[in-house]
Amino acid sequence: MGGDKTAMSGNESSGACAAIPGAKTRVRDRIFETACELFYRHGIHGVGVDAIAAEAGSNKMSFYRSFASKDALVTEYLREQEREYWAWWDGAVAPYPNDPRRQIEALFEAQLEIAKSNSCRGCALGNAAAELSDDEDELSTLVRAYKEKVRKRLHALARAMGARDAEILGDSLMLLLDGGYFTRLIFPLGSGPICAAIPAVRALIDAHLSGGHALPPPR
Amino acid sequence: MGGDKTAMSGNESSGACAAIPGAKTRVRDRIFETACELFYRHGIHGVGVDAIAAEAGSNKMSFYRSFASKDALVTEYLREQEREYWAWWDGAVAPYPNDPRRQIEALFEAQLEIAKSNSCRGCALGNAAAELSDDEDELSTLVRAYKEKVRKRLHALARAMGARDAEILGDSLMLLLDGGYFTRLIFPLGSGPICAAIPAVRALIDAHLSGGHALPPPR
DNA sequence: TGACTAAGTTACCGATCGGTAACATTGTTG
DNA sequence: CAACAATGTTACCGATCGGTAACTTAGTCA
Repeated sequence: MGGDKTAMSGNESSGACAAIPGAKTRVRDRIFETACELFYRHGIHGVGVDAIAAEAGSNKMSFYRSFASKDALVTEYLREQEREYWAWWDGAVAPYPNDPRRQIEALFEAQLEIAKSNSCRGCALGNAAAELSDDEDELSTLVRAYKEKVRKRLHALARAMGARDAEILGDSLMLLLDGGYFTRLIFPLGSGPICAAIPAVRALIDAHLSGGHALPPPR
Repeated sequence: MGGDKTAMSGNESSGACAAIPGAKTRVRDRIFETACELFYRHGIHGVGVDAIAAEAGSNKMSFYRSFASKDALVTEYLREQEREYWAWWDGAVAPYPNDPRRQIEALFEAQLEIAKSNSCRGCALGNAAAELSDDEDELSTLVRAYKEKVRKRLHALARAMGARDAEILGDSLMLLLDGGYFTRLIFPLGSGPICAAIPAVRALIDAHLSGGHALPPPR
């Protein structure tokens, strides 16, 4: 989710940009930051490089001195979003080491917290997937890898929790997580179905931990 | 929004389409059908009217004889998608009148069935919301109304089921539903997290029906 | 036959798209 | 100061965008 942008300090620049340790904000960074915001708000196809450069107080020529193409910028945007996402995930989970159940709950609590921001428009990577065409392979491959990593992490947490069927529980949690992101696109602030995520998470975990009813028979 | 184009030939009533088997398909219908497919596959912003007309075996001029603008076409596309969605919903639910629990299960079973088609790219309305900018108000208002109707229906089903907290249960189901649509964008065929939807639905309903733990809304 | 209509065809418009060339300006550093 | 790198400015390119005008073709029906 696109919230707050940390000014990605340790930046690897390509080619022409020699490393100067000065803390001054490079045009490249300003442009990139602006691009991230605009892509998140208006969608990737809905923002042109001219608009990005202008919004960053620069111009198209300076844009192309820092980025090989719009496509390269988009790729970097998605990578950055993923980087921030894992940082957010790790931060949310960190206070509860060796307590997978509490970690999952903390994750959804953190999601709800972000969802309350009025700048929230759900999952940047997921939204990108929704507007990407079939032929934009490189991008959707990137998003797919990210989503698969989310899934694996949830599986691992469910397994560490000792769930009876960790795959099912992990997948169920992923549905709740992504459902929260998806509905947040439509429902404003804290009034949407995402408010039910945490009770649902608890109920599902309970159902998978307590030795009550076995998994429902296959239809 | 200019809907003044009265050229909406008489086939508006649902049954009239299949009436005349030998009738040649009108250009308008061919174009509209093609547009729906292309919008769904490549996104609304990713398809131009020229491509639509060409794919329909026609040309741009004929397109503008039938549609006032691309925007009008998009609006009609979203309306049609919603119409089809409710028809699908009602069809899935019809075999189980007065059995809200079975209806909900049938709904998710039908969703899973559709998700297995390789042409499935999740929820057309929801995807549109993901790529719509903030300033495209008319469209997102349409999507919002649709999503709110989904939510209300799920609330009603949960209430009819006698759930302890019908709002929470309905919202939880909506998260699962939309999570299924969202993840289906990324995960192919029947291998994604959506396979966990039905077990999750059953577990959640069980938790809300059996006299377990109360769920105070975490306002 | 003639009138009407639906549709195809070609050419065009202004705006915007991603992307580039050439030149002017600034700020830092030796 | 001069050298140099980073950035701003203007103008331009070909392609595509949504949208329109004018003309032609073909089918239908009286």
